[in-house]
Parts: sequence; C-alpha cells; structure tokens
Amino acid sequence: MNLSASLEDYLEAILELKMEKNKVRVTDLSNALGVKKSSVNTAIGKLKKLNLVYHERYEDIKLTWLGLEAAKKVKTKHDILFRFLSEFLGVDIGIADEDACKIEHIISDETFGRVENFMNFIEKKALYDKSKWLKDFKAFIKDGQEVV
Amino acid sequence: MNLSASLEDYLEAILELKMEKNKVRVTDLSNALGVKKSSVNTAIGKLKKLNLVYHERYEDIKLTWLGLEAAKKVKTKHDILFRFLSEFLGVDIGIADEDACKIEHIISDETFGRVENFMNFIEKKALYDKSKWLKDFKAFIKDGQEVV
DNA sequence: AAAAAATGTTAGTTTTATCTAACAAAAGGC
DNA sequence: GCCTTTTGTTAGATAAAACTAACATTTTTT
Repeated sequence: MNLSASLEDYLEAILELKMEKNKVRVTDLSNALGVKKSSVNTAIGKLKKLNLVYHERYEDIKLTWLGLEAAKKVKTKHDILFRFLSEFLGVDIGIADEDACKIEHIISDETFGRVENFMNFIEKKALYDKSKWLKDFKAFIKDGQEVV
Repeated sequence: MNLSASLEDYLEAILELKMEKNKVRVTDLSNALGVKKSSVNTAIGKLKKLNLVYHERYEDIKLTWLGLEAAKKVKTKHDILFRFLSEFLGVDIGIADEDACKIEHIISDETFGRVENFMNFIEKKALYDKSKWLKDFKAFIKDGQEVV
C-alpha cells in the first residue's frame, strides 16, 4: 500500500491524538495538522476507502487494524529520524521534528534501515566505548571546533 | 527565493547537463528527469519568470547568474547528502542518489548544516583517529554484527 | 531542395491537496 | 426546551505539476 505524504500525516496524527486524548475528532486533526476541517473530511474519506480508518458521520475517527499498523510504521520512522537529528546531529528539537516529519515520507526503506542501525549502534556503543569520538563529535558539532 | 522541489530539480538537472554536454535542450531535460517535453516547457516558463533561466523559442536553455547560484546550492546539498548516505551509512549508491534527490528539497538549513559538519568531521577524523569506531560502525552497518 | 525525423510548443485534461463559503447537526448554557 | 456555539459536511474554486494530442519549427537524410 503506497500512501501519499499527506495521508501518512493524517494517520500519524490520528495515532498521536488517540494516545494523547483518546477521542479523535475532525477538529482535533484540523488543529494538529493546521488544515481546514473540510480538508480533513476529504482526507478521511480517502482513508476510509482504503480501509485504514473507520468513521461515521458526526462521530470520532478510529483507526482500523490495518490503519494502526500503517500509522505505527510512520510514527516509528518519525521517532527514529527525530532522535537521529536531535540527539545525534544536535539539531534544535523543533526543527528536528519538522524535518523528521518531511523525511519520514520520502526516505527509502534501505536508507531508513541504515539510520535505524546507526542509532542502535550509537546507543549501545555510547555505554561502554572507551574512545571519546562521540564526545569529540558533539563538541565539533556544537561550536565547529576541531578536537584532535 | 523559495522554489518548489520540482523547479529545484529542473535547475539542478540543467547544471548537470551543462557540465556533461554543454548544450541543454528541452529533450535533454525531458530525458534526464523522466517527464514529457511539454512539462519541461511549462517549468522553463516558470523559471524564466523568476529570472533563473534564459530561454528563447527553439534554442537551448541557459542559467542566469541567479539561476546558477540557486542550482549550485541545490547540487551542493545533493552531493553532501549523497556522500553521507552512501559513504557513511553504506546505502547502495543508486538508492542514495534517489534519496538525496528527495531530501535535498525538504531539509532545513539547520539540519543540512549539521550533516555538512558531520561529514567534515568524519573526513578529517578518519585520517588520524586512533579509535576504530568508524571501522566498527561500518562492520555493524554491513552485517548487523555488534563489535565490542 | 524535398521528405522524414527530431525537437519544441500550445491547448486542454487530470490528479492531489488544499481552500472558501454555505449549510447541517450536535452540545451546552440558561 | 430554545438559542448560541461548536463541530462536521458539502459543493465548488484554486494551484501545482504532470499528462495527451495536435501542431510548429528545425535538423538530418537522401
């Protein structure tokens, strides 16, 4: 199933809102994504046709099992890309979130897999690695200073 | 000046074709970007209005000074992202090229700056660093094996 | 130089995702 | 229980970027 960036954003937002406030309404999505309610309506119609959400007129929006799986996949991508950008590269968290949100839709599975591997590597390595490369790098990133 | 991803791709392709074959025609762009010639025409019309290219009916396409600057900016982004993906993360070069081509249009200046810094760091570090973290990481990336 | 092929242009259509504006239904306040 | 506000829906418009199909111009072949 190949979803557009826009539809992936809707799915992700539904999942996040459900975790935050349980009920997900058209207005919530409109606010979360910064689009008009009519746009939400159109998008939900498409997701419904794809069997990704369940929605009855004037009621709140629910993910189907299929939709939940798709949403979780997008969210996982987002989270790992966000951590890579903010924790590793030191990007400001606001910007890291924005960029992750754009990259998550266009990155290939292969590239994402590599980023994922890298974050796993870093996470474990940081615990017991004797070399101070990571610290050196963070210093470098921070003030552009070289550390030999 | 805020260009769409599509227009940035056209500029980048014009720069690359100019370097390869000197003359850049509508057909060259059509082939390079995999779009119809009529689409190239429409895009060139927009770039012309923005003073980024110079183009007379039935003649070849040239970048203005402004267009060249913009094209170089995009290409630099592409090249550094490509090196990061292929050389550092070990992504297949075909896929790295595709992904770089998508990411270059959406990444923030801040994030791109961080990637740039990182590649500079790596490049110098690799020359004299005693720790074998980079080698360890590449092994990890390659076969998912942990190296303690 | 005429015919054929390649190249370039134009007009009009399609798709995706947004918007505005008008309207419909539901929820809350009194 | 009515009125107002909030929420949801529908219809129609717009913008970007591609497409097809028809046509125009230039280049190449013979």
